[in-house]
Amino acid sequence: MTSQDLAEELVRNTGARVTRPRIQVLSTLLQAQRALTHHEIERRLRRTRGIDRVTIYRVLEWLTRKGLAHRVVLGERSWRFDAVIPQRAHRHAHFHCDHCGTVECLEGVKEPPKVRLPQGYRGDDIELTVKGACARCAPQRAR
Amino acid sequence: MTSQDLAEELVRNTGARVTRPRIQVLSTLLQAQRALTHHEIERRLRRTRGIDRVTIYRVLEWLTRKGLAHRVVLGERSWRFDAVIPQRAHRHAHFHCDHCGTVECLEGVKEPPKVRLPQGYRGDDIELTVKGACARCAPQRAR
DNA sequence: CGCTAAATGCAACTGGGTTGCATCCTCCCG
DNA sequence: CGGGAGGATGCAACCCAGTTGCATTTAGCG
Repeated sequence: MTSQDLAEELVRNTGARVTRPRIQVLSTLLQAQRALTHHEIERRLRRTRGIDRVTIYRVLEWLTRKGLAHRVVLGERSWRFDAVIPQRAHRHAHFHCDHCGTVECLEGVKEPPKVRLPQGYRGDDIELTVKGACARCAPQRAR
Repeated sequence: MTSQDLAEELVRNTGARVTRPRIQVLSTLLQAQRALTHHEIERRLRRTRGIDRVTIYRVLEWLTRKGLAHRVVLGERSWRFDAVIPQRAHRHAHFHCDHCGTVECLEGVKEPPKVRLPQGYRGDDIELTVKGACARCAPQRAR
């Protein structure tokens, strides 16, 4: 099954309209296997079909609301998004290379620590980001 | 010891120049006891003395490089900063209320989970953010 | 097929953060 | 204690990720 087909199915399952921008954007995220910035998504789509900047922003927001994408927040100026396949969803952390700026999903993360919240607080989500240097960058930069 | 005096001492200990903006900004962070946005800092300083927007940005960047402040990244458009007192430094997580947007430091966090990094990667820092609703907001909003 | 509400495209805008450069001020050295 | 040098500041202009308003298109229903 191509990521295109998978994307279409996932969009269809939400019950909302199945449109080309939604499929294309989700498909791009599925192919990437890592978190992409809006800019990266735009570049990849530009190559194939012209989809408006604003539409991409709106689709990403919609995907996030529907739980099909996850907004990843790092120390950059921009946000990143990665695809979430509902059945295979699992909590994972992200790795951010301070040197080359790439972001990757980290597998093999144990359950995050039970953080004790003050009385009356409700925790809905936990974000865990490791920052450092990736394999390509670590050797060159002693830190 | 006032936060003003403490700020001055901390700045002096870096060996770099002791200037009014550096002391004022750090002092503001020390007083706040929570992570502030640039805008919040600016407002608090405006009340007392006029320090330029850009200078605040540069001081914050400098404080972060010197390890006297910590840049906290959340899902907002802007960044937040909190003061770090070297001797008392301790790893702590942050709580972000999705409803009212305030950010607080969470105490009592165990050592974060040992995340297994791929071969050749180097982890320098871990950021842990819990998102949810704070005590003031949780009751009103069922989620 | 035709309608309607939802989604898209386009243009203009917002605002957090940055850059370039002239001026100021800390602090070192005599 | 009085320069002098260069690091820090202030100001103006800028950049760019993300947003808003509105006219146009289109998915999907009857």
